[in-house]
Amino acid sequence: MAVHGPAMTDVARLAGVSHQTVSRVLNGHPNVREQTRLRVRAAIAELGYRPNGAARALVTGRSQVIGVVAQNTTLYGPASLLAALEQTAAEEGFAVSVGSVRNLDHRSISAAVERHLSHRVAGIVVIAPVESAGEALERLPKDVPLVTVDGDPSRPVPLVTVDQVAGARAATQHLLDAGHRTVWHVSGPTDWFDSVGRIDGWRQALLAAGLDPPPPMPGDWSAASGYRCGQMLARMPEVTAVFTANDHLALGVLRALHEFGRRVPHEISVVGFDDVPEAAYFIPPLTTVRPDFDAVARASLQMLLSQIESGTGGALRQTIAPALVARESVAPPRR
Amino acid sequence: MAVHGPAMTDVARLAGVSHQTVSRVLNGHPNVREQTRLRVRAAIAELGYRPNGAARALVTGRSQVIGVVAQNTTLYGPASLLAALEQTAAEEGFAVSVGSVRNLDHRSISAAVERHLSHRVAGIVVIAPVESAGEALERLPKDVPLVTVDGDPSRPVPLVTVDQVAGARAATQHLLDAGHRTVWHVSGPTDWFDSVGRIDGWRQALLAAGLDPPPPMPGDWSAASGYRCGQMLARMPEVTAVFTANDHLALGVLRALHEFGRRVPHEISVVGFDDVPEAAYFIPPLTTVRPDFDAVARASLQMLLSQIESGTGGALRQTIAPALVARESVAPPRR
DNA sequence: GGCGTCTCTGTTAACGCTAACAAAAATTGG
DNA sequence: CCAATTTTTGTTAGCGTTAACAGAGACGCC
Repeated sequence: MAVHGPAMTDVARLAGVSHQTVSRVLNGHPNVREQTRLRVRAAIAELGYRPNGAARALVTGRSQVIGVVAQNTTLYGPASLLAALEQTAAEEGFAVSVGSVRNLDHRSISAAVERHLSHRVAGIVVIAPVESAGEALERLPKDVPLVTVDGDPSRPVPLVTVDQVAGARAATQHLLDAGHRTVWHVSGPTDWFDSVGRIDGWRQALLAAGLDPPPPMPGDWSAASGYRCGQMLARMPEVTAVFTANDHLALGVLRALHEFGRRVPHEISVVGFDDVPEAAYFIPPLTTVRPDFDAVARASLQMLLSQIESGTGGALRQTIAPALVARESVAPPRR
Repeated sequence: MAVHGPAMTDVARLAGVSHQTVSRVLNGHPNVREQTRLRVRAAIAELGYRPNGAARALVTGRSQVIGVVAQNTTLYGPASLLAALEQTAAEEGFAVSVGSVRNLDHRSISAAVERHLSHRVAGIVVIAPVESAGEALERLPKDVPLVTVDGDPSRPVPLVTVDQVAGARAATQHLLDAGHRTVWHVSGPTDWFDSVGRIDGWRQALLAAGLDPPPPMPGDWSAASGYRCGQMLARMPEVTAVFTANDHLALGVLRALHEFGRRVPHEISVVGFDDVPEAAYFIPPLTTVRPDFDAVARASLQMLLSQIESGTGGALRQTIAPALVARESVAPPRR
């Protein structure tokens, strides 16, 4: 099938120039007479010519495609990030190829990266929030532009990350400022750096206030696990403030508290993380921390492009500060 | 940068064969001696050779990439669909390139498709839930394999779609079966086919029961718009049952009803659509309709692949039936 | 034992583009 | 107005792969 479209030579013939001149026009080469340029443009338009990316990639050794490796692109965070990356990349003239993986283990990541490499992507963004992903990245060819997002801060790889620690600290501090004597935490899976960072920030805030952090309750990002933790929290009369590692956990907690008749925020205050669009419509509206996914996407793409252009594989690092969004799920404790 | 990796000829030299034999091994051509095959395999492994997709795409005229055009990949539906497509495609050895667009107007869609075509994708999946997208698709080159998802049922383009009508009918019928005298509807944006289908199904169920459908209240998929509609519904004492076009609208409605002290499901029953993972943790747990995104992805990919292989551009059509998920947000009306 | 047939392997020519160089045309300066 | 320069255009040679064909053995059969 596929009656192949016109090629550069067809355009050249129609415009009465050599194919190389067409190439020059296409690539914005300076030394082309204005009149020629227009003639070529007209021919391109008339034929509906579309440059062949494969041929270009073959000869330049590099396509205008950026590969993204991510795990669960259904989760709000990854999905937002992916969408933002795609937008930003498109503005720079790059397409985005997704290689999502079921598990973030060494083998899966490597396989996904391999797939991208075999397509000769210009660079790769790995959304690598867990430990095992880091290992995979260490064995990667060093000559491929690479940026990790929300990955391991301790590895010598270019990294863009939401400042989880600062966000969690702000959330916890917000609760302390409201007058709470301590803050409990429902965490994400502990093999995610995001979780670790948020636990850290929460702990830091408590320690700075001279408080002894209670044991964090481990969740798995899902509302279901939040619900389970919430059932336990509801039974503990001393609990007046909870910080959850994301908004969906918070939703589960809210639901459990509601079921147990513990009113939010009158008896217990809750703060989430992510600011999913629905958070403002939880019962009650959820105070949360909003990471700026657009900023993360912009930063990582910029970092990647500078690697692509310069050819140097610097180990930069950039941190995006999140913002606290205060809503009605926080109030002073009853005395 | 990028010390280019080994090429086929390097493998050939090491294995002591011609590059063509390497190509044959790679493509699983039958007439290769077992011994030779092994030698080539060994050489490939030793050099860490990776076939160059660009070169292959150039000569075959077709890459192992499928382009997906979608609008808002942050929404739960599109995100799930995209993830499922990616998974399925990966199993078939295809990569997925995303071309998300800000608006689903004619120009944006065409531009996204153009981008994909210039990369010589093997086929294109367009998640085209609005009218204007259909127009764009009509002007597309006919020789490129194309499948639309949740698009216009009236256009002669291969289409896979969730059976919105059946889902909405089931939701509405479920409420009628519970004893409600009528069912109100908070719809999605009326230029989405999904919305239109859901309105249709709702209306059909009411008409079949000999009821006069009340005017649907237009939302925009967001919890915010659901909240606004919910505020109105809360003030109408005759309302006992509401079907919303998605779960986020339902969340907004639930919140508004809660604020007005109208208890769900005791005073008002609510049914949503989508079964987002959090729906089971709304207050109360939301009865909803679950579309099978995996099935949609599988069907569309299969349809696309058969077009790619056969070369024929048939105008098939496939409908995926959604399932009602009963939870606690529905109860008989108080009398 | 020679000849057709099959199986395996090699050779050559594209695919459509860019890079490097070569040639032609236009421009400048004396 | 001619040589020296600069600008513009053309020519050629790959990039790494597959496809088409050609050649070399191995094998069977009369």
